[in-house]
Amino acid sequence: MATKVFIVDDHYMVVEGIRSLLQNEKGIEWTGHAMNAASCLAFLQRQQPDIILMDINLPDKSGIDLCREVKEKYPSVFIIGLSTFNQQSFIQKMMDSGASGYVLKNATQEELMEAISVVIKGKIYFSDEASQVLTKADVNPILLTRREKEVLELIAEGLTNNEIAQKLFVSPTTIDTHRKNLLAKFGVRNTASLIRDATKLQFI
Amino acid sequence: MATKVFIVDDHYMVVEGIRSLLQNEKGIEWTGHAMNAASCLAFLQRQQPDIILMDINLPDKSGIDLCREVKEKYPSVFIIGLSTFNQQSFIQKMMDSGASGYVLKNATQEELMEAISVVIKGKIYFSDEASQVLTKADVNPILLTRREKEVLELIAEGLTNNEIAQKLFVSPTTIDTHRKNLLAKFGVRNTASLIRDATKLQFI
DNA sequence: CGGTTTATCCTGTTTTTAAGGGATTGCCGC
DNA sequence: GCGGCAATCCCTTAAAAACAGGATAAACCG
Repeated sequence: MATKVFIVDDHYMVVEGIRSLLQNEKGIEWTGHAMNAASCLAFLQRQQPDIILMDINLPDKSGIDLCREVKEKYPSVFIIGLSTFNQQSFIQKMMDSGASGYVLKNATQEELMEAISVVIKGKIYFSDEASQVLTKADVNPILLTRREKEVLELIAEGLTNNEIAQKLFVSPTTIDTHRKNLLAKFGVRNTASLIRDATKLQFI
Repeated sequence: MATKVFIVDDHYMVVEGIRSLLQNEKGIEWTGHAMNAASCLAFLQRQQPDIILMDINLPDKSGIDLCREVKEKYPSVFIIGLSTFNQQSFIQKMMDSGASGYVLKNATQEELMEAISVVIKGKIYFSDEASQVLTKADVNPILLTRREKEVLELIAEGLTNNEIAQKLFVSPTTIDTHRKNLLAKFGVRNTASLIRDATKLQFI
């Protein structure tokens, strides 16, 4: 029985590229594509593919959220993340949300086919580059607590410690401590480079 | 005579997508593709296509730089920018570097064909979305002076006013004024949101 | 030429952060 | 039950940045 594959990606050229890569494969049945999260969910109500290739950047919702939602409603559908970015936190979040694999958009036909065949067996697949990124990331991961992330975002919004404290119903000194810890975790000296690094590492 | 088209993009799936979109078009001759700037330049030494579809994000060099270089050496080759981002400054820089058009990767086959046929005549083509972005950007452009950009980058590096002043051989109060002007131009209250907005708008 | 922009510099005051030092509570896993 | 971590809170001092309201010389441009 052929493996039913569905694509969610807002870039027409990528959809065409994948279709062209898969069209001559015998074990693959192309069931269609969606350009956004909403039409993906609508499609799933009618029929479920075996595998969804899912972009991380969608116009209406992040692929990470869509991934979680799909896995909740249809646990038997396997999801392979698809992205141009080989960014540690993205890959990690995608896997945390229930994805079974991750492939970069510069993958070859062979890699894509291998990913599909591995994932359909219930195993996990990483593209070489993605796993390189992950292992590199493990050497020096910046792990923030929920509260720290919250504070970090409010700092980026331009709020002062006092304003953040009011918003979160805590003392300004608490925010000061969180700030202190954020600077330490990122290994920077001040807010400017904190925000810059946090942005580059996709925390904001 | 068929229009010779060449692609520069490091994402295999996108290359495949474009190839598949163009392969049945009679007026188009696919002359090949490159995954990076270096092999693009190597190809051009042997033969010149009529049109290059060029990604903005390449592994070894930015598409903007490659665009400039190609136009210097081979002025008769038309270049169409290709990107997932519809980011004002990217589009602007690409056009400033000699590109004749700009197409987003979610373009349809029709759009792509229209872009090629318009550009080959020596005219300029913008995809609908790209031109929307440009006109929107014109309403509220943030124009920084050379000095302001310089200071902005040093702020993002985490330097204090005094350190920046030393580095640029000016008074700390001068840096303070530049900072004041940067905050005003971005319409923000402090460094944190300055860096955040500057990053989002690709100034850093 | 004359206006505009750019870059430079100044004197203040007030607010906000950074950097040190601690302390307490509650929760989780071993 | 104990160690570790997360989250909370406090103090002090010095540095840095924001805010206000200026001025001047040079370069750029129509």
